Amino acid sequence: MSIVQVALPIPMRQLFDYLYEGDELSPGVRVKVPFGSRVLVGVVLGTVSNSTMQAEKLKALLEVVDSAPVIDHVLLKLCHWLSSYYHHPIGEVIHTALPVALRKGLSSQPKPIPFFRASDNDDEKVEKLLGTAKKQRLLMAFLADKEVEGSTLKQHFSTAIINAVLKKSLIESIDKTVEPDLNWRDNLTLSDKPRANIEQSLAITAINQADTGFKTFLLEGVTGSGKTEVYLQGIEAVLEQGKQVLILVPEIGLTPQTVSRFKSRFGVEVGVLHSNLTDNERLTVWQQSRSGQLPIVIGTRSAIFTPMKSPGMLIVDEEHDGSYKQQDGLRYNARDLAVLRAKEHNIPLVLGTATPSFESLSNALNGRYQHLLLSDRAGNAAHAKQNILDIKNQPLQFGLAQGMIDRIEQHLRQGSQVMLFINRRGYAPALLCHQCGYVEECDRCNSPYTIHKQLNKIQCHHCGSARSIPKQCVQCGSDEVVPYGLGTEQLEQGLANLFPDYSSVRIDSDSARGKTRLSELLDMVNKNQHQLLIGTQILSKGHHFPNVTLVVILDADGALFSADFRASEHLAQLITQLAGRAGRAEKPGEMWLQTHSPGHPLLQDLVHNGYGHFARHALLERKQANLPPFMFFALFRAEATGARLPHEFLAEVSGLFRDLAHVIVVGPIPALMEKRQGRFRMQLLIQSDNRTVLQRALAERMALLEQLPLARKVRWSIDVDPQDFV
DNA sequence: AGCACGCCGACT
DNA sequence: GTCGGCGTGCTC
Repeated sequence: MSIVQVALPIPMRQLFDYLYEGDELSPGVRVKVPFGSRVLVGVVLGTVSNSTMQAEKLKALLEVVDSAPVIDHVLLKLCHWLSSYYHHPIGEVIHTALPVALRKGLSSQPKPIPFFRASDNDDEKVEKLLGTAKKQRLLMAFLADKEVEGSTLKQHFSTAIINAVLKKSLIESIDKTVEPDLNWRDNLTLSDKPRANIEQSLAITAINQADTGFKTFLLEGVTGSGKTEVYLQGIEAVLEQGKQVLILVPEIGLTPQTVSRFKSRFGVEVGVLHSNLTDNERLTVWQQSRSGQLPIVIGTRSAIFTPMKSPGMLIVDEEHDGSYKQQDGLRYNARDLAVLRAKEHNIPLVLGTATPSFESLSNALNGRYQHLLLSDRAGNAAHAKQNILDIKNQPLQFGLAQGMIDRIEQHLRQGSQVMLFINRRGYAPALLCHQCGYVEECDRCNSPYTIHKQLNKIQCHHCGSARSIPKQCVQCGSDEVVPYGLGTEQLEQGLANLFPDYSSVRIDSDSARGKTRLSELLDMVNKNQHQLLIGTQILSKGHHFPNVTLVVILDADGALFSADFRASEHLAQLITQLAGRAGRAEKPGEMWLQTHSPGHPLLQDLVHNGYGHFARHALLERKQANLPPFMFFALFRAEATGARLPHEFLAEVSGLFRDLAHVIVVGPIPALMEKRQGRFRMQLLIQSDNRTVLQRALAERMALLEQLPLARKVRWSIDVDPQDFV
């Protein structure tokens, strides 16, 4: 009789002990246990000879689910790290690290696949039963000397034929567990590859030399400089050794083109993990990666938890992208976790981007990461030239200055496409009464409604609530309620007026809703069915538009004066990413930023010296201002239906952190969005110039904090290394 | 997190 | 008379 310690998907910072008779269970094995009045699936983390609990209170395990761990020791170690670094209960960490199908307790073994084979019949009987059925004869011949997978057979014969022969008992169906095919290494095609330029070669060589152990590379390559080619040639040697590669990509950066590029280069299967998969599809990729039959797995954030039989390299593409940070529950950053994972496996990690996050850039500059630079656009394509347009005091039509309208016209006349960026979807960001100035607001979020003319609705972008567009002002009754400000929908209409001879298309999360809609829209653009391309953030991610020669950012001002210190970093990344979408060798692009602050140092630096220079300079400013990555943050958030309790709770929390050397406490202060979805939101910032000091302070106080009576009355969370302060 | 237990308002 | 509101406490 032994006692196993089990991690359960419960927000409690502890393990639960259960009695168990049998061979010792390895950590990482799932078990079913009684918990209160229900049955939960948990994961064994250890075995002990006596429990801190009174023996009579212990219950016995109900069932051992796995014969072998579903979480290997490296992933378990990472889970422990996540739990302690992000101060999140271990049971919930393990829960997030598992595919949904396994959380439910389903088998981790691949399902048997149905096969067909000829039954054991004497020839005479077969002859008789087949009669004149020609197709059935063909099928029998097909199965004459082999067993065939059901799906293969169905490619050759209709279900009707198969069923007919089955009914005559001439063939039979058997379920077979297929041994994973681990021979992809023999079938690798390494032939055709483009010749790398000098910078690419240097990068590839550096990466290949590291294949003996852990090392992190920051591959800083301007858009179009051929980062993907560096990945491809960088992983070649890894695959040749029969080792696997895991590639992380941002949420909307995972295109079929990316996947097929890896597939076709090496002629092997590529496992793909993204949010549109069913639980079973995810489980299949998980199994195939674990068994080693997938040489390459590409996936979004949670793919970092994919087990690998023989890991050889990790790649995080577009490492600066915010979607690597999970914004609820376990608030981990998959890019940072990738560093840890590569270290544990002792394999190299490549972080690639055109616009490095300040964190990674800082690590590259201080030598922790090896910095690889790609500054040439492959094929000699010129960079889009960036320009600033002062729109102070200028009349605007649909947000465009006259000079810009003329310029757009010029580009269109030359047969080029023009891309217009505005970071607001909908028709207009507010509905304003012209008589009394009243702005219609969502009362759950205290934030103006966005007008969606197409839907004939006003909608709150923070909680999704919507209603029909009011005809009258609710405050003064005037019927002069007018849209205020500009959104993508209105811009689309405006452009139709300004340029009636050209067709425009809008690409935002409204118009690109649906599984394949985005790629359809992008296809139409690249087939030149539309000349004017209007869109939001979506446009900045990973798609290239060779025929676009002019990129216009309608309003660069919003982020210049934001309360969030990271807004300028994100704006610079956005501008640079957008500039990289346009042009090609024979058709160089230009980019124009409309602004009321043409002299703003950020814009000046970015436009004249490029992202690399801007980022290095801004990094110095961060250092002087004691901001990340030179200062370490942990943010407590609390919300409730009233403002009082969150404030009181965080005030008590702040008391726990007072008067600590090297720890600064800011708050409680209202969140940037004080009210959201009907809840009042407060936050408390704990910071330190020393990560270890901050971590220790948090670790020592979490248990106390949880005991506070108010902790049960408000919804609260802790966010280590917060990405934003919304 | 769920779920049970428990003590006070408007309904078959 | 009961159904059900959500406060509080517990889960090995």
